[in-house]
Amino acid sequence: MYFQFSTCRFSEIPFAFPKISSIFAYVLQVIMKHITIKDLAKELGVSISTVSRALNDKYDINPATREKIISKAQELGYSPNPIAQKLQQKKSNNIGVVVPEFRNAFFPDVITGIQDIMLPLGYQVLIMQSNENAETELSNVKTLYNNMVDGLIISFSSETHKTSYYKSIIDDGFPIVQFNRVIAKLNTSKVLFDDYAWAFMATEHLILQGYKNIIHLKGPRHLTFSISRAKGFEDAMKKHKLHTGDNQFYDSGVTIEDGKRVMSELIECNKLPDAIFGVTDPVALGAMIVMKEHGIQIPKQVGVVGFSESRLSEVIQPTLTTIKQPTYEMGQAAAKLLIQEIETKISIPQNIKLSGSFKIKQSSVRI
Amino acid sequence: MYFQFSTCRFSEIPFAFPKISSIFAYVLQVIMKHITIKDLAKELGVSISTVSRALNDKYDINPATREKIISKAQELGYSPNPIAQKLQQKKSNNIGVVVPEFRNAFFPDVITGIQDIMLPLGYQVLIMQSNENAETELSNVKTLYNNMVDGLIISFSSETHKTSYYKSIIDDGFPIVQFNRVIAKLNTSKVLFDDYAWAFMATEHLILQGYKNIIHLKGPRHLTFSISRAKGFEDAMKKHKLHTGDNQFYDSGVTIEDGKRVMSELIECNKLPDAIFGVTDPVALGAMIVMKEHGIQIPKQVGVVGFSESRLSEVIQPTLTTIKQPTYEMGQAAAKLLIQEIETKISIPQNIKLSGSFKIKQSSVRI
DNA sequence: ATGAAAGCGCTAACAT
DNA sequence: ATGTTAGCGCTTTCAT
Repeated sequence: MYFQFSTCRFSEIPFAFPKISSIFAYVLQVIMKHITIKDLAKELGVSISTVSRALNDKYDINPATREKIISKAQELGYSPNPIAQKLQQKKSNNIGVVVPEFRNAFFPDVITGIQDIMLPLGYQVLIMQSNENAETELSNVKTLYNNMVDGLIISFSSETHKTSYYKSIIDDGFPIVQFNRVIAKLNTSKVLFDDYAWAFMATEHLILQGYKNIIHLKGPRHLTFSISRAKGFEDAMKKHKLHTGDNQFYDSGVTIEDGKRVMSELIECNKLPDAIFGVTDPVALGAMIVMKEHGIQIPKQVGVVGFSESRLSEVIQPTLTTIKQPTYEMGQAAAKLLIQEIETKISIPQNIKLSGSFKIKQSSVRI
Repeated sequence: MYFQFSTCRFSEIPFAFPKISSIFAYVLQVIMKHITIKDLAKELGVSISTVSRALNDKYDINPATREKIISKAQELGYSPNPIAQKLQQKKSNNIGVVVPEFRNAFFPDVITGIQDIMLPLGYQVLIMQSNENAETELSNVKTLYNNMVDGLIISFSSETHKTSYYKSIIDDGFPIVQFNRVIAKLNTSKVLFDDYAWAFMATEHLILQGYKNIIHLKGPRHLTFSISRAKGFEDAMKKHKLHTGDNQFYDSGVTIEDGKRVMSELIECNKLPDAIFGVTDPVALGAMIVMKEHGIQIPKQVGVVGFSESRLSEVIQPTLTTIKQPTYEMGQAAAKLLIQEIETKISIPQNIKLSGSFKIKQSSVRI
């Protein structure tokens, strides 16, 4: 550290000029650090409780004094100290949101949905990013919890295994809503997409286009959505009596790089399938990029279907057939559930399953 | 509201079974809401100040008692209440980050850079999203400020005009670092990209490819980066004696939709240029998508260069020539500046300009 | 080396 | 209708 002065250069200025013109007086209030109810009380010659009552619009208050106090508060630029309020009331009107990442459009869209419900109701939304790291995630949740957010909306990282802390705060009555990446055994409300049904539909679409040797690029194995999508794929294949051995499943991940990696391996091993169902759009896109580099024609040689989570599908050529999830609505639903739990103070865990839509584009349609 | 019970179902359980086996005892601590130093003091028969001293590793404390207290704290799962600490100390070890959006990769990448500096130093990062809305932005900053974050890293929305609040807290000594979308007159450290130089280079690249009637799709007019990029474009054009009247500039924005809109207008008015320099990748992409729909060949008929802020450039066909900004490093730089200001308690506003790289792809290279 | 007590800004029960 | 007071959990003098 280069500098040894420890005082703020500006903080003393107001006190150096106790009485100046009214223009300066205005500047002073703005600069002055945090007016408190005590200041208001002293200024007006009333007690702090009177001020508190006025500010909180309580019953036992003379309308005249209330007006006086409120206008004074306005004049001095008073705003309540939420820290003190929280310490006292154990309610912050903040809610926390923890997501694994927001590099794809999926989580940002959900968050926007959450905000659009929360902000009008007077809640602020604090967002943290776990970077797909279980440890960071835990410390995020602890920070939020210790800072007394009134509730939490979370989508777990793909690495989360230890759930004891989450379980303890949930049992303690702390309102949590899980979405998208949920941990089944945690007893909270969950907002989900019907991954199974839509994966089934996507697979069946490929089958009906005449593709036979269809493979699935699987997501992380302990995330419910991965499991559901894989199951939907498998059941659709079975329904149409197509082969569903281990050779139809490839562990990938959720990113473009994952898709590229798996596809490169497949091509190298001469295992090119007829069609690919990617667990996410980025995975499907990664596979497409590699195939294009190898001159493999899509959808003529290989059909591709992805699964939302991205805006990339609109941009790639050929455009990617995909399932569109109602991301914004998921956020809204999660927010509503959380608000309900916060304001009724009672937890009735429920699962909400939202429906989506199927966007058939070029990548899966043989002409 | 359907439910009238107002008590939490679980919170009473511990007290219903005061003495049980040690296994249950363990469960109880976990469930019990917030052990305080008072609890520890009572439990050990010492005063709260002794406990506080032990926990904070102060000088005046008997090592033996300290050990006793610390191990008891561990045993009971004590963790300090940061709200109370903040109220007392005015230091939270949280910092706030406010960005206009995180639907593109740009801001998320910066935030990751910020986190990678902050987390190891014991700071938590609270993120808020202004949705490009000046009002939301202001209320975000107020929330963060009132919740006593130790400092703020911000990139302003494209609509921000009123700066009086920001000015007041800055003058008050509150540490702020601006990046990317900065407001020049706010006297804080700024982390910037050398937009001018790189815009100049991008434009010159197009000129050297033989394009002559080059237009610039401009960003929001009061953001410094828009201004710098437009100036870089203009100066490069002038250097090569190319026309730089109003017809070379089109107000767009920052999104794909903006690019589409402007390009559609240009085509409709029969004003197709030789080449386009988009203020951001999404804008350039939007223009490309519309041109492709109209059968206009890129780069043969029209060359295109974008400006980072997206991962889309890798996916579109033809791949998009673009400037790559050091997003992650910007985050790191901003975080370091902020830490320095927080920990020295002194503000020496400085501008840091980072350099980038030029990714020449298909969209701008005539064969 | 330890305890008692004040105080951070606020709300709410208790007085008047 | 208003004032007095206790207390939220913590740190920090000030006594002892």
